[in-house]
Amino acid sequence: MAIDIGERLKTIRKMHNLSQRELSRRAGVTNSTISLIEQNRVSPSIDSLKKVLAALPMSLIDFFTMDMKPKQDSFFSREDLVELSDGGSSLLLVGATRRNRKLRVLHEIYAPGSGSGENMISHEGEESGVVIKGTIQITLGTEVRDLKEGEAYYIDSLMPHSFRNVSDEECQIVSAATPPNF
Amino acid sequence: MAIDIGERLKTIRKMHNLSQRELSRRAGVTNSTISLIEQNRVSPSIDSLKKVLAALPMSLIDFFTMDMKPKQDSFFSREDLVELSDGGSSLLLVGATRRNRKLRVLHEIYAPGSGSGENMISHEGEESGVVIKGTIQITLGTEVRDLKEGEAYYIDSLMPHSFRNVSDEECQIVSAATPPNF
DNA sequence: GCCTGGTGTTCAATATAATTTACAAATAAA
DNA sequence: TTTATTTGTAAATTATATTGAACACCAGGC
Repeated sequence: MAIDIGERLKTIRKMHNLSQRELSRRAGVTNSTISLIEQNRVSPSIDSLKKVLAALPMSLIDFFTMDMKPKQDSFFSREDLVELSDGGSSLLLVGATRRNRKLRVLHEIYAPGSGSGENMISHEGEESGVVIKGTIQITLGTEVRDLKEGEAYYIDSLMPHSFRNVSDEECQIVSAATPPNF
Repeated sequence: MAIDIGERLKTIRKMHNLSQRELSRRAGVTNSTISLIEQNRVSPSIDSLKKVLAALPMSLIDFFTMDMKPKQDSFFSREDLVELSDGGSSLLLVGATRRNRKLRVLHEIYAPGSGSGENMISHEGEESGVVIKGTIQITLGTEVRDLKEGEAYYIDSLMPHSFRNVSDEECQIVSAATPPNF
């Protein structure tokens, strides 16, 4: 089961909503190069592949390591959460239906108008979070969604994503990133 | 800190004690290709790199993922083992001084004359074991070592290795492989 | 000494990847 | 509709990776 480099690149490019020309412009190669690679009509040099991936941005390691997982749920309502007991505390588990989870949880606070930055983030791994106060606007690929208190997300970090608090009150979320350190 | 493909390939090739010509013959490319790649005078095509790595054998993923760790101890005497208590049982931890361990332990039995096969094994990850009965001969790169009852090993799986029971009595070892499943 | 077989490197010729330029289909605006 | 823009693809050219055949070097045997 050799990896299909062309199809893989095409998938990643579309995740970023980039055309062959736009990606080639950012990568410093020609659109023909992208086209030929995606059709598997050439075996790109490491140089070229590295240039293309750097424009996404993505490392060679991530490119070869990433496994194309079947699409799973990205958003969860409160009733989709599973409650775990942990000593005296109680944890709400997000994405319990997803297999092979490997996450670490964080607590983040967003002031009104703040966000995760201009550009979308994309990297190998998984990322999840819960809104515990206020409202957060999440952009996932082309999909934009407002999550309110008690709602949650669970996405593949490869899908470009960004956060922004477009409301006028403070927003807090509990987020998790892979790989887990506890 | 871009990865030095040439140097990396050279290192792996030498771990297998292969000449450029021998590797090129197995990979189905010419010795010149190997030479130029190792000198970073060309950027190999994915096709070529894949062919070369397949002859080791090694996957593209492992090639780009592997981190060149500083050399650590490969062999341990009995007094180098750390004893762990686990309920009613007692575990002897091998390579306690090594950081970021991630192992799974097994129990293997070797009849006289048997071994792990002709060719040396090489893959990303770590591997460790303890001799609990008899004597095992371990070949690690060019180094050959006889381990007796109570002695142990902890090696990078990337370093080509093989086991063989050259004695006339049964040999048992407790081995461990990465990644861990418990 | 002179051989023989091994090593890694270099260079001209060849095979292939990347570019340049062009084309046709789809989309949007006038 | 017509015009302009953007999309992905294709052919010819250019650039580069790979090959094939040398080369110099080294170790061991005669």
